[in-house]
Amino acid sequence: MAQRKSPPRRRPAAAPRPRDAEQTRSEILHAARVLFATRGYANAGMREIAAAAGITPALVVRYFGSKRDLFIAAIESDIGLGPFLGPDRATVGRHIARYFFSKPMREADTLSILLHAAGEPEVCDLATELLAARVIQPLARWLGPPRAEARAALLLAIISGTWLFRQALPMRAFTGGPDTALASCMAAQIQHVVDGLPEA
Amino acid sequence: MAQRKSPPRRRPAAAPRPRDAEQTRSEILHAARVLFATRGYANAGMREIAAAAGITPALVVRYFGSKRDLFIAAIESDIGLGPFLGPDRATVGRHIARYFFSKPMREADTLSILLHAAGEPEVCDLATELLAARVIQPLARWLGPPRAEARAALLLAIISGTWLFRQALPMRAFTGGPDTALASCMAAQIQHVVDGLPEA
DNA sequence: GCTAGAAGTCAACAGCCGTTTACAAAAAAG
DNA sequence: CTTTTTTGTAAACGGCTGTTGACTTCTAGC
Repeated sequence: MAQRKSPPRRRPAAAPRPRDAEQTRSEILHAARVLFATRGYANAGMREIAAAAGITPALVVRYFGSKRDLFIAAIESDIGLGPFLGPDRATVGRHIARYFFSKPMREADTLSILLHAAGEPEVCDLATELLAARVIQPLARWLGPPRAEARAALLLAIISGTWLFRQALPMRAFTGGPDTALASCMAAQIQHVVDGLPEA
Repeated sequence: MAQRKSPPRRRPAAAPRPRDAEQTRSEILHAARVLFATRGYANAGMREIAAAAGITPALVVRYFGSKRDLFIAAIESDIGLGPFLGPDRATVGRHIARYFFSKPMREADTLSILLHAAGEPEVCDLATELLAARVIQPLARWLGPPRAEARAALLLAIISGTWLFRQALPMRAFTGGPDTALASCMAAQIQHVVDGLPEA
């Protein structure tokens, strides 16, 4: 019905994918990030990733070597907490909370990928080291004394916990937008840690 | 070398497991809880669970029906936040923090099992509903206004985030005991939420 | 136009998965 | 003692996994 003339002997139907290696590579990476973030390492299959990128699983291997190497490439991207670590310390809580509650859920962000790596025997150590080096350390340096590392760890725990329940265990209490009570509570909470956290 | 007389024709070596159905069942359940908590649903195999319980995978199926039913049985146990929700609101933060930082890591607790269910297509909904019904709701009822549900969600996020990094992504900053700076920071943080959390 | 190599597809591999079936042995019932 | 039921094992099933090698097909260089 679509094509009338020209017997389609060697053209199955659709255009057979433009041969652009660079774009294909980035499409694979994007598909991998989406699936690693939503389903986790074990549940994201190579065939599934390849299908999402519109290609064949063999090609994924040719571009990235193995599933583990693909995962490594997928987390070689910034976590995104850096932009908040500026000189303005008074409103950073509100900014971070607004950022995380405005993000569309089920997005392919690095934090989700890393959180999903928990307990995966193949990639757990990778994720742990990356979080320590790229999040905890810069955050602690930015926070400064007292108890910089503990406060940085606590901040990461708050953000990760909230994000985990928004993304992967989507309970009703976490699914709202940036103007909900939870978002403002989270903002206050983060600000409280940034401001120094008086003794309990 | 061990046995001298009596040709061991029909006794391979060790005693062939005492036939106690009730104990076998509870051993399977314990092994399943340990492996679900440490490796997650997808990475905990039936053969692995059976081996940890000292039996055959077929027997696991006979006792519990399927892997999913085994998981359901494994989370049919209290989360353990209930004991803290008593009349003493002034020190609950310290008590919860001390409890979680005193627990041995890699223990087979229900919270770890549920957090590991994030993104698992087969059991994610189950875990979400259970956390909402057994944690968020009683916690919100105990906290009371203002913004009870948001504060309950935030508390769950703080505890879950900290516990996740202690158990499954064991970074150095989280691996200490109950007398570390992080534990006292967490106690202060929890107490701050319990006390009402002033506006940001 | 011809050729070399890049880009992509296809089918198959070995290995693991949850589950099932068939069977052995111990205990209990008669 | 014989029979039945319970408790356990052994082996296999189909299906899915990551990965491989042989094979097309398009494109760039001479």
